[in-house]
Amino acid sequence: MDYQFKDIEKKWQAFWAANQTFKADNNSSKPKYYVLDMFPYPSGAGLHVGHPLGYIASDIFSRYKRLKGFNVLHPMGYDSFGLPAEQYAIQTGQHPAITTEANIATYRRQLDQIGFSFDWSREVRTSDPSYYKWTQWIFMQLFNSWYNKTADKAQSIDELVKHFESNGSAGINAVSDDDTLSFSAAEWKAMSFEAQQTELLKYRLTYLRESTVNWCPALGTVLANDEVKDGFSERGGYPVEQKKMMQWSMRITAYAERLLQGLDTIDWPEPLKEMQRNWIGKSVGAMVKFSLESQVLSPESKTVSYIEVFTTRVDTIFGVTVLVIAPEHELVQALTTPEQKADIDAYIAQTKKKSELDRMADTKTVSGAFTGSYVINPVNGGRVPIWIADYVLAGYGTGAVMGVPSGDQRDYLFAKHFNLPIIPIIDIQNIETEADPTKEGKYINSGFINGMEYKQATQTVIAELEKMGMGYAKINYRMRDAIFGRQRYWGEPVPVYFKNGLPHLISESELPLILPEVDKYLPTETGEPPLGRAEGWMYKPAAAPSKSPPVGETLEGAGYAYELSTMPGWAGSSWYWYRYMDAQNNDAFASADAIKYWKDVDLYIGGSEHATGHLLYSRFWNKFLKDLNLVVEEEPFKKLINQGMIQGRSNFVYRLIDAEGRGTNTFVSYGLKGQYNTSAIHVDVNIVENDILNLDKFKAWRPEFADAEFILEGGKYVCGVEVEKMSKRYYNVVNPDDIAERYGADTLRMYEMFLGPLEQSKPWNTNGIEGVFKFLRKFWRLFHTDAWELNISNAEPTKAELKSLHKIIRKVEEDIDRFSFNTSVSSFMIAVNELTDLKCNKRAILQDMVIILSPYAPHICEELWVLLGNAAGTLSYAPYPKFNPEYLVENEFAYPISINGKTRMNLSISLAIEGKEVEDLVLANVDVQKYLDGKAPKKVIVVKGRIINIVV
RNA sequence: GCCUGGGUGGUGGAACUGGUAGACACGCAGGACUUAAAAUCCUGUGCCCGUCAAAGGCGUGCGGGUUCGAUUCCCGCCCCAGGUACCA
Repeated sequence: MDYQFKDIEKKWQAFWAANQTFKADNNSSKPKYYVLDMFPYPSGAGLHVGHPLGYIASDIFSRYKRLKGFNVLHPMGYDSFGLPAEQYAIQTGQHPAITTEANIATYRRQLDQIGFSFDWSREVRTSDPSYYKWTQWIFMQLFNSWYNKTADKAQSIDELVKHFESNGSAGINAVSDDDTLSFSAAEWKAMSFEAQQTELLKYRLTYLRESTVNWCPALGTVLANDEVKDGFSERGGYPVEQKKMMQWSMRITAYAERLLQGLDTIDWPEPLKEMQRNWIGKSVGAMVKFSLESQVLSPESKTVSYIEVFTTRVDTIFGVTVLVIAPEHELVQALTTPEQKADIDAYIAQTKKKSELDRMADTKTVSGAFTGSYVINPVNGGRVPIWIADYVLAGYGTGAVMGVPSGDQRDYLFAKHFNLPIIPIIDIQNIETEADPTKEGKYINSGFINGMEYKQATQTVIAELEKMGMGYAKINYRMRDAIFGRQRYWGEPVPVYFKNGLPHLISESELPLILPEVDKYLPTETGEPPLGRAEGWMYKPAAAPSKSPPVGETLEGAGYAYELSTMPGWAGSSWYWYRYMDAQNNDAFASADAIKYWKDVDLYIGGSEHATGHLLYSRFWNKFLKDLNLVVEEEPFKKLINQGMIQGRSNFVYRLIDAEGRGTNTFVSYGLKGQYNTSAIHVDVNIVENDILNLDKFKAWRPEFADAEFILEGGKYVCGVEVEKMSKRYYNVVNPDDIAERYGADTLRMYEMFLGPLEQSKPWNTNGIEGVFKFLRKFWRLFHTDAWELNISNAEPTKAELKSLHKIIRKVEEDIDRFSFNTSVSSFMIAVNELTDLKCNKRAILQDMVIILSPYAPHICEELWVLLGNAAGTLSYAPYPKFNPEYLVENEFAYPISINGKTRMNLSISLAIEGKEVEDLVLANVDVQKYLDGKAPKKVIVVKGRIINIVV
């Protein structure tokens, strides 16, 4: 029979499902291998051809690893909480769970038809209560933990309480809020329960913090920075204001150093690691106190006698001629003298008018204002004026910088603009036209470090500052604690209720805290999140919760209010790879045995857009779980590959514009459009083939084109082409369903790989797909006669046949090891071309070919495997053929002969001889003599088995 | 600006440690089969100069360098993509 891909693919997909062919075992003598894809958000649009790219690569890898004798875990699931379903719910009233369910069904159908070897018995959905129960459980562990810097790990909050009870706050070295109290054991015990809880919240790894957020009253929600454009919401264009809110936060900063160090231990793409390094933003420097000339009162009426700055160049401290603080700095008003008040107020007003974006974009204009106050430079007693300027950010470091115009370009511009002194501090510094941040040379104008070099100077200054009590060495991180709450409906409820204004965990036995039903998916009239609409949704402790807090009092009214915000999108995806290890477990997020067996993800494939979100948060939660001894590895993803983006390839038709400037119903072919006045219109790429428009389909595409007329070139309508984002509105979305329908899953799989290197972004273009389809047919034909009857020979293979086979065995092994799937596809084509030329139909060759090709084109291979007489379903675990180099040994090589580096001819020479012998043989050749023109060569280079170069 | 990746035929791309640049595939051209078309098969196809050809010249973003030999290594520059941003 001819290659009937439709029947074959349906048959084997059903077979795999019915026989659970790819079910992974948590107990095996085989070595484990865990291949993970970044799970998708099930959007309403379904999959487009860009999605499966990574899935196909990981599936090939998984199937290959099975052939190589590994116990492979290759699961799939859905990150099913998210905004689009909620947005749809707001518009239509449809419950997001229903939309999500329908979308998942579409995804599943589309995934199934591509023939992935997922173990579906382990499917997870982050929006399923049996899953988010454990997301909530992990949140509770974070709430019950603090970071002990001395032990350099997270520990139970109970241990902190014990320490407070016996030693007070002395000896605690924790990552915490800045405003922790100092107290003795007795003072701690004397505190009220509420006071204790308030204090403990400053240590918990998840905690409430007042944060400034982009609040959009019209949408009733908080927006991310990139959802805000010029002070308005990107969607809808509603005004956005800065609002302070109590928000749940995650103390990810506690892990900053470990997150940074861990990068050196994992096999990830360098650009991705670099992004994380920049995000963490470690800088090594010092904190320095500059005493105020006269003390001031802070807004909280505390006496303030100094301003503290963070600097990475403490060695330049003798060059300080200005101290600049952020306009939002809390001491601005206190520091402003009456004479300067008008200036300062005007500047602050001007700063406020500028949007955050403007302020960041405009790095050229220098602006600022003088407060009228001064600080004293601790190293030389110099009087330094205090200015405000918007290039200093309130949110980084202390919101104040020491200005060193000679060494820092921004300070330099600032000083020039406002006529402040610029003091050179290094002998070789050149500060004629700009700052010179050099660390080379010897210090001048620098008191006790004069004559020193950088390293010594830095150490000396810090030592001196420490002696004076005016500074110390300090490491700063750019990374902030992560906000962990959204004022949204479709997310995990936070397992917290409030009593006397303090957050308390519900008890573990009450998990999962189910997302309640609401009448509308909008904020309440009073601006509470949607969960505020849930009727009667109050916490009523059923039994007395065993853990903190001890609840003894009677309930007031209906119960305690739950936390009304939900968890952010990244909550569920920060631990999901562990759930796959033991997806049905009701007693733990995964059993200790399962975690001990699978340990970590060996290969993770996904897009680089998750570099600083998902991939950083996942590493953070993993390290936390490791500290609690719940998991075994410090890093969750050993190796990571980024797949490139598939861009869309848009096609255009050119509508003729008539003399009055109106569009007509006539369309001009691409090559002729220069001769007419036309306007380009996107045309659905699915009715265009190789840039030739299908005229009938075009007429049927939209009613207004039914009577379209065409000006053709060579009898064809040629479309224009542009590469853009793949998007519905450009009509360039290619759905894998259409490809699978027309060519089959095996062709789709191989073509997506054939397109180019996995990591590279590329436009989707079906121009070459015929070649892949033809290849599969050609492969099928090797097993059949011209009349499509099965025809396999049991004869011994020839040397040439064995050579073809072993070439491909080795090639595919090498390619898969370096994730170069596109070159494998080419090599398969070469092998099949060779075997076709050899008219090879021998079982000894074809059977191994089937195994090698099966990870790429599993359906056709399963069918052929059975036609060869093997038991159905055994192919997936067949042993990968062993490469034998003997079959590739050559005894002759057609040497390219170069004269002065230019290849002129080929000469076949035995590989048994080398060096001088080869040289003599070549020089004796008549054709070579011709090039030598009677002269003796200056030099002859012979590289055995490679090349011969003659220098004349 | 900084960080990272990349620039090879009409197109997607190959060339793994410096050793025949353009594998494989698409497209295109010509041919076979066919009443015709589709499908299939065969041949050719980097560019320039040659009547097919032979022979020659030029060719991996640009300019230099190292080398017997450079897409590959070094220096300088241009362009494209992604990330990031007044981070003290």
